[in-house]
Amino acid sequence: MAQKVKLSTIAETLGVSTATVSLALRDSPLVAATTRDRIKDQARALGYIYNRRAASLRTSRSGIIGVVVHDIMNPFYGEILKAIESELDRSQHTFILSNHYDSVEKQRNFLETMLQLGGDGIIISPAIGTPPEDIGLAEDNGMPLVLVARQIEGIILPAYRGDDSYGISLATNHLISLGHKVIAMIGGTDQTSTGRDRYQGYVNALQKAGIAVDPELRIPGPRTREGGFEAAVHFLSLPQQPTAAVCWNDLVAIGLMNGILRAGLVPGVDISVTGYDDLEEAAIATPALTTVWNGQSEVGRMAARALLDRLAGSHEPDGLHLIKPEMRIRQSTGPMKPRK
Amino acid sequence: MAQKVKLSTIAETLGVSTATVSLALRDSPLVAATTRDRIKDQARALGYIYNRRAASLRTSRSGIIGVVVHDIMNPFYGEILKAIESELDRSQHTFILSNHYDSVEKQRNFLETMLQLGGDGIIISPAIGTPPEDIGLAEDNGMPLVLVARQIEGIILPAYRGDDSYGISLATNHLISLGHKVIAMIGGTDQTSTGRDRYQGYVNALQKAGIAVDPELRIPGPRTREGGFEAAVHFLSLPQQPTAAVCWNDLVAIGLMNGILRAGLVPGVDISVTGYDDLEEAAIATPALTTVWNGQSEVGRMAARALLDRLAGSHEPDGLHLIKPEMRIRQSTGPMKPRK
DNA sequence: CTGAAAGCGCTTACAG
DNA sequence: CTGAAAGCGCTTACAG
Repeated sequence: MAQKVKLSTIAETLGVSTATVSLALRDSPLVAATTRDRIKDQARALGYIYNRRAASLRTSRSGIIGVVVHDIMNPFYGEILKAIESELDRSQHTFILSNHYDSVEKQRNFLETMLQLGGDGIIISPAIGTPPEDIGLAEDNGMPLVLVARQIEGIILPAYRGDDSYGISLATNHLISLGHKVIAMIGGTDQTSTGRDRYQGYVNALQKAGIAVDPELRIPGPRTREGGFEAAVHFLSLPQQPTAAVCWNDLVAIGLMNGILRAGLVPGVDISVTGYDDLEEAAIATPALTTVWNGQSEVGRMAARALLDRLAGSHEPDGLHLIKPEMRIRQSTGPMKPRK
Repeated sequence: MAQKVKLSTIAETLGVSTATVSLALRDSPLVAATTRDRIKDQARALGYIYNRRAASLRTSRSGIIGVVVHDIMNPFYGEILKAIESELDRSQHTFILSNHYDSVEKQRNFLETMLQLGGDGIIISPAIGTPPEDIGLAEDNGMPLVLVARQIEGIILPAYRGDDSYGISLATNHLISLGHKVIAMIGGTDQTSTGRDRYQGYVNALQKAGIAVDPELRIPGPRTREGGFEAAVHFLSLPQQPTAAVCWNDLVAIGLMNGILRAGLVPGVDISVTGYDDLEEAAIATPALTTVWNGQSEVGRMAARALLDRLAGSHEPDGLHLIKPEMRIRQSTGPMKPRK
């Protein structure tokens, strides 16, 4: 590889100053058009590579935006990330992605790396148990933050997510309207704000319909296909014999349906199942999954937009922005049929 | 936010030089233990944040490794990425992830960004149609590259992937051994080396068994659940009435099985289906998917390892490293049963 | 074991 | 419209 080409190389070969080259490459109107073109041609001819580290050291803007979520392999986050990516792409930002797998330490490492790299901002779906100090560290160093999908108690920041309590009550009400009375809630945890909100939405809907809430019908567990699949045995052996299940999300619902099928029962006929999120695969599951649209693409798009606006100087009011979920009725739910 | 704390702040408040602070923070044996401890305590007390841009400008090492694949939402790449992540994590590297969605332009943008940021290396699963010049640009600027999952014609670089031809022939032979004679191949493209290898493996297996190859039985298409789902109609209406399908990957197989179920047929009984990759969800599909383990975690781990070794100075020979695929027989395949 | 000084490659007032 | 000079915050020979 030849000698490294830098601004000064272009400046010297052309007999102009580095200041002029710098301005010309960024299309400054301060540089005459003919000078600018000569400079740009030369930059191309020499194979010049702009050194963003040097520029960023000088300007203290890096063009880097960090995004950290629980697990990018979960399509729920995947759909959010896709929306963030397309929004950041068009504004020339580089984004650095990371999973925290709900490890507060891994998340802290990420936040520190972003500070060290001089990131312009962070979009975060915080790990369970995130201490407010970790967020404080980022804020004290002037790092703008936007929350997606989850919140942190006692922290005021712009936050974008679905209205979980309302969304789950939609699913629960749908099952109640089909005549179901023994309705289990499968998967997830009550350790997050999301978890508490979802459980509350389920409880509210039951109570409003005059159905007693039985804590044994709450089966927490991993928020994955495997989690739903493995919950099936427990679910099918509950003494109260539920005829329907409200699942934490589509993955759990798809896993549960597979488990139900393996046991020789037919989801949507023998047992009604609802999902949550309306992932792309919900519509092509068998049976097609009745679920609740949770606005992933909206969440991602709006969060990215909010961060970019803030970087551009506008100061939106902080606070929670709730996306209104919507019911998507398909074939995995049907009229109540008593279990034999 | 208070005045920015830098190396010189620590140096001044302690009455030592920045050189000493710099060395102390990096645990250099050149600094006396007591001095080192005083400096580290002070750094902590002041809330010092190491500026990696400045350090990297000076050392021309950034600790950043770029990873670009077709689509991180595809669990095949997800499993590779997970392995890369855990390998890079332990060596204190930051990784920047990107999708190219098979857009050569988006991929070129990513490569350029990595050059501008002074990335230490790149792991890439190249976009279809990647021109050798794009790779050359990175190489000319001294950027180490490692390929995963795909190759580029005429480019010699370390590459890690499964042996596609062999793997698909395993699946095809399995179906042949069950008595199937009309076997379709569903999904994917023949525009990649992977695609050509897989088709070749299928053709080889058929020919070795004395079965004529019928091009109509090749139904290319998207490598997604949706792709498989939508191919079901075409597949079921083929005039030759195939009794089995070799699918491009597990996603296509799962989609195809759903489509077959919707048509009232039972995968594994009426029609045998094989996947490819052995994703986590293959085992819990209904029926559980017979597939070929494609070593994603091995590919990711080895590629990351190779890059890190190279950064550490060792010079492994370039070239292709093939992972040997293995058959995983489950319930989605069974003895041939003529279609009525 | 510690310090003074140069330099990584940009951008930004400032002067002309 | 263009140039000379300082400085962003580190690290690295070099000297002592």
